[in-house]
Amino acid sequence: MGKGSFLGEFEQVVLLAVAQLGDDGYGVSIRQEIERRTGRDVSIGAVYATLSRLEEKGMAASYEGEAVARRGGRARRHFRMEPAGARALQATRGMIDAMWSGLDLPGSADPV
Amino acid sequence: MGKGSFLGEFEQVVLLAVAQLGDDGYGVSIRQEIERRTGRDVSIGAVYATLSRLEEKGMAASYEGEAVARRGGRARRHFRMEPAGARALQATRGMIDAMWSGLDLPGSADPV
DNA sequence: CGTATTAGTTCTATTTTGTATATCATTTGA
DNA sequence: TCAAATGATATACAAAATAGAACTAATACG
Repeated sequence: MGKGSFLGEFEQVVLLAVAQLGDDGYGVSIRQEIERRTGRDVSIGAVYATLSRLEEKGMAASYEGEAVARRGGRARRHFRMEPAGARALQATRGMIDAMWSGLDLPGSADPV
Repeated sequence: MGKGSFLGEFEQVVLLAVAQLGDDGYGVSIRQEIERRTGRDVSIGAVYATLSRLEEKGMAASYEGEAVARRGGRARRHFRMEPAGARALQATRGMIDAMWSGLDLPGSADPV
């Protein structure tokens, strides 16, 4: 087995944000969700590039939303997670967990 | 805050193997540990390249071991994890956990 | 109207990570 | 002394991550 089914670090983060947002995920809200949860600030370009890659790989799908009646409220490109995405997230998590298993780092609260 | 303190997917895996192996980590054993724990087969070149990058960033350090009396038993280059590496591992894990928090994927056993 | 403003997306360019394979080095067994 | 074995480096390239500018589509407002 090569890498294949696993996700890169940022792919994981973006796809998790998509999953968390359900129907409310689109470029801007996805970026906000990541910043809110992790405190990490991400560029909007990075988010879209990653979303495209996830879509190419069949882990996410996008569909056009409708324009909202607000200044600048153009149609949004919404994203949802596909089954393959959910599988990849779990595979990635399991793989990392296997590497952590039994390790306790000095100063760490909860050894796995 | 940008990415800065977080680790890439494979960097994480390699550094965790280094941590797990303690004094017994060197190129070949690190590769084996990863394969054993994850079932994923990794090329030796990928392992060394990643170890070098981790060392450059101060997350791991290497030192020369002694040659062992066995055919081909040349001196090994051992690796150990540095404090910055431990911090990066925990930061990365915490960040991913924050993204998972509250999510339960269909067919998943244990929602976080 | 028409143009300034805003929300949202796409494009472009570059750096960093991830990866495989081939080559080099060192040691011992025959 | 050279073949075999273990270990490390070198080389080259592909994929992922990232920033920021440019572009698009919508409305507010004079």
